[in-house]
Amino acid sequence: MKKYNPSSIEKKWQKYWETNKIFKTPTDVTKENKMYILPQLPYPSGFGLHVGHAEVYTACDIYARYERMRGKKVLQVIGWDAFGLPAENYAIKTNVHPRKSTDKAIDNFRKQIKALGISVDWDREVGSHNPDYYKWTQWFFLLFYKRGLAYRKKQAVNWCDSCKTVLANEQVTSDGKCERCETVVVQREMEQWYLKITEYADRLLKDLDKIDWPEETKKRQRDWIGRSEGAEVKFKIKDSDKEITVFTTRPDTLFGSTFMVLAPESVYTAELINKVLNRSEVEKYIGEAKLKTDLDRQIQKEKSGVELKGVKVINPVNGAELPIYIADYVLGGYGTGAIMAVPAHDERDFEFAKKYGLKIVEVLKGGDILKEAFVGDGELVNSDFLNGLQIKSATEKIISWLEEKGVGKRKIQYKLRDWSVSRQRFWGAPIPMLHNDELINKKYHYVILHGYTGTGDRNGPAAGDSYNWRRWLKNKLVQDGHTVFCPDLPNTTEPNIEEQVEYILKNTEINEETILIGHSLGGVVIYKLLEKLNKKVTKVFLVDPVVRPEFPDRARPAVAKSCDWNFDFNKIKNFSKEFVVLGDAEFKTIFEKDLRYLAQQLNGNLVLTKPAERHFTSAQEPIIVDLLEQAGWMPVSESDLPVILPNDVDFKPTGESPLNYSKSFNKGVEKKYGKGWKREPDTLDTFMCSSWYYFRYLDPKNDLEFASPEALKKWMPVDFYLGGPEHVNGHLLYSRFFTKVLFDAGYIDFDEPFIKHRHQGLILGEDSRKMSKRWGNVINPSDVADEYGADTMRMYEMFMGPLEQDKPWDTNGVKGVRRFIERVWNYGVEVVADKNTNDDSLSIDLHKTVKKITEDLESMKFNTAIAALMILINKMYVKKDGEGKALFSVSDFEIFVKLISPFTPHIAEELWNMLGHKESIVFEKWPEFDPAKIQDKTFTLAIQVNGKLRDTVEVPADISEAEVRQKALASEKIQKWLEGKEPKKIIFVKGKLVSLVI
RNA sequence: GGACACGUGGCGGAAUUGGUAUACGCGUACGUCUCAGAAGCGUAUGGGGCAACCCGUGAGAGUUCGAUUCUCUCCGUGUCCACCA
Repeated sequence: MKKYNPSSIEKKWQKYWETNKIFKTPTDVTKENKMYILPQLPYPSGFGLHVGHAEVYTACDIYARYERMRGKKVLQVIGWDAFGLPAENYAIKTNVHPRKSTDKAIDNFRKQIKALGISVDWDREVGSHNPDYYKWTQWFFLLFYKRGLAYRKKQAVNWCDSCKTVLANEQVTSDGKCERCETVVVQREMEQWYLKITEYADRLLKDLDKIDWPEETKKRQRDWIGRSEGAEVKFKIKDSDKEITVFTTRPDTLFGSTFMVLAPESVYTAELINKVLNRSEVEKYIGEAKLKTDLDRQIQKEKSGVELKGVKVINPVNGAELPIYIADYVLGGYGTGAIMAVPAHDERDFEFAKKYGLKIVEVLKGGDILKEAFVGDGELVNSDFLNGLQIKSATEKIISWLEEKGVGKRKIQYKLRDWSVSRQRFWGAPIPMLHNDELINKKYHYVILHGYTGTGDRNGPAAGDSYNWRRWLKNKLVQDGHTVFCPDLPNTTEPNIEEQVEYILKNTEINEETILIGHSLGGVVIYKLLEKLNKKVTKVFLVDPVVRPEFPDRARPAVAKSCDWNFDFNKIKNFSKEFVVLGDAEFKTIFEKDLRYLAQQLNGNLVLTKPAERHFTSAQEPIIVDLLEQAGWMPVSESDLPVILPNDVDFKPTGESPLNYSKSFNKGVEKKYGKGWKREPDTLDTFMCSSWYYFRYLDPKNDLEFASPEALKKWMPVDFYLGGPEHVNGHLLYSRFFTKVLFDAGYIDFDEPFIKHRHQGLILGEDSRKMSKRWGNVINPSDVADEYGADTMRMYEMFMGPLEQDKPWDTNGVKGVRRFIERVWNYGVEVVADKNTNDDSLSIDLHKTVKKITEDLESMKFNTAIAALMILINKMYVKKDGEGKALFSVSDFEIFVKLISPFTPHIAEELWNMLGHKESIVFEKWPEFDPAKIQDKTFTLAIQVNGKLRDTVEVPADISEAEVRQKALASEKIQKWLEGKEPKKIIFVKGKLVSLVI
């Protein structure tokens, strides 16, 4: 008998598939027949393919091969997430260039994947480290930049002193260590590029409802985004016209607030510090807090803090004077970095109050305050006009009250932070930005102009300095060493623009070093000012500016009369080097056509965003600072992409970006962009590379676009995506973010990239521990494939258990699968030799198996599908009576070969070929089952007495209830249980059982 | 500390609109083949009992004619999050 020899069969068919380009992506594709199957992008590690990789590729491949046979046009590609730290660390150690070691690792991976018979279109392979790929990663960065979604910010960041780089929150372990090298992460102030993912928080949250992902995964993303509803409340600082804004989810407990706590990083500290009596003590505490890592600031540690002596805030509801503390249990990055403490109803505040002997006022009655009712659902007491209300109605009432009095408002807060994408490393895509240090460090004279204040609008600038971002911005600018003129203009209720311009000219000097900022009608003041001045300024920054007198609020006739409105923008545009128009992307106050018209007339940059508050009237509008801080920065022009990663660098990490040491990196930059301009030396987080790779697979050689609109339309979104659960709050969130930005920019017509997503489980070592060199339990998939065959390797991994579950490796299990495959082989050889055999009795079982396997493949239950195949083969051997073995007819055996082909494609091709077929089995039609054939003529009826099985009897399939009843009562065993009694009740389940109740 | 998931033979696991628990594979035992072993093949295999039968899906309770499946409490394991006001 011909012996099963996997290594020769497998090599033969792999070669056949490759030379005939069997898995070339089809072109005759429609929305209905397309099937985009995506295995997660691997990092090509120097250690080669892992059994976990094999699991992902095999599962996707089985699905892909099945869908092909169902007539679907399948797109399946593999690429490489090739940038990243391990290659660079290896370079530091060995001085081998990362490109060299990475390409070598890729060659190895590719070979290993091919040896598993994975059916991908290798002509579309991409690597994120290739310039024709990272050109588009850089293009994406510029797209974000253009849309106001990329900005620089100085912030305390997670810093790994061993890797000498910044880490994203997702890359820091729960005990505050670097994910890669386990060094304790410290906080360090650095200026970084950020992507404004927070602007998409609500959509990232809401759209989870429309995708087919594991529920747990969606929940984890929801928690990560962390939406909470509450209110912002403004507390006036005593003996000052300034205030502190806090965020709270429990405004109903406002009467119980007895002190205020600021985060050590709080921006308010700077404003207060001059008045503080114990300044040195406070500064010492802040200094110490800054040194602490998140690890040190974790819970269960005792609360610590320091009072700002000599300053108080006033509780807006009852005028109570509250002390202010700085404590590191309040986080600087969440909310406003300040809280109102309600010790009676918040565990943390309670702990703090107890330690520092602070007042505790109970405002919620019901239950034991200190144990149960931190949250509780009691009714309000000690709360004046809220007394007697339940939490929910009290919350509504207090928010209305706050809004009416202009001391607070409803607010939705997210936990999600913006995404830091700068890395001080070499092996990544260079950030396509240029900077000019002279311009960055240059000090300017800022003139900040408010708008119309005539309606008494509490949220408008009417309240003078208090209510919008002007004062906040002024403080920041002054801190940075600029000079600022931020006047309350005369006659703001009946504005006369000419008069206001005169006032400005009289009170400050405007020249080439001036930056003009105008909000709303302040924009009009600027137009007039520039006309009158007839001089150039550095920059004009217009925030939701009024363009025409028919300002939407018709109740403001004063606006129309404020000036003549005959502006010659064509002339005005010459009076500034740069114009920026910032508008509300929802055009709630200033219309889209006006903003676009203005930006176009002034040849300015239009940035649309979601303001913190309608018409940019919030006390803090971070986008304004973000945009201003971009002075001295300029994007590389698109036609100059890619910014090539140079070769002449020293890899040694110094904390500075290695690209700073390249001589060639900045070659020609000044010539092209002007004196003083240099390239940004940082590289992009590799998560940016992997956030859009599934688009590139569609059109990998396109040099003009990241992918053509036709290709995008044809193939996206991804129909099935398989990847690890570790990427839930990183890669998967970022990919959704990228897709939504592309959607908003009009490149695509869908806003979720992955329709159906599943996770694979972890494959553990034979000792049930995670595979690791440390335990010596690592299984190399290529070794297994070499010893037992790729078909065995594939089928075993799928047979181990459910795809999404963690499961330990078992070499004996591998042998069992190999035994099964050998039986299939031997059986096939017999069928081929004895073509006359025709045993119809197997047909029923075969058709049942077709049904079972089709259903299991649809729901990715590969383990039970394989069990069904085993059962079928076993049946054939059981049929053996005497010497004769039951054999399928040739046509039935062909069906069987089709059924196993997605799992074990090589042996399937070989058997198919032995059966006389010249064409590959890959595009054969998937077998259909005949529902009539699988209809059993009889079934085993279970007879229960009081729910317990007492007898079974073989009965016709279409047996009636009356007959069943008769059969049941006739059974000897049952009669014994009935003891002559009549059953009280008889329950009949069709096709299954009958249950007698006595 | 919180959220979620999970808990079935010696092991990986099957079975849920509530309906014959342990499919399939591994392991084990015995048999067959062999000079012998390995491999292969065959039979058996949840526990107790000679048997009728009884007990069994982490523990306890509940709903039901009937619960691995639904509800509650508890125990254990795993994963993720971690002072988010």
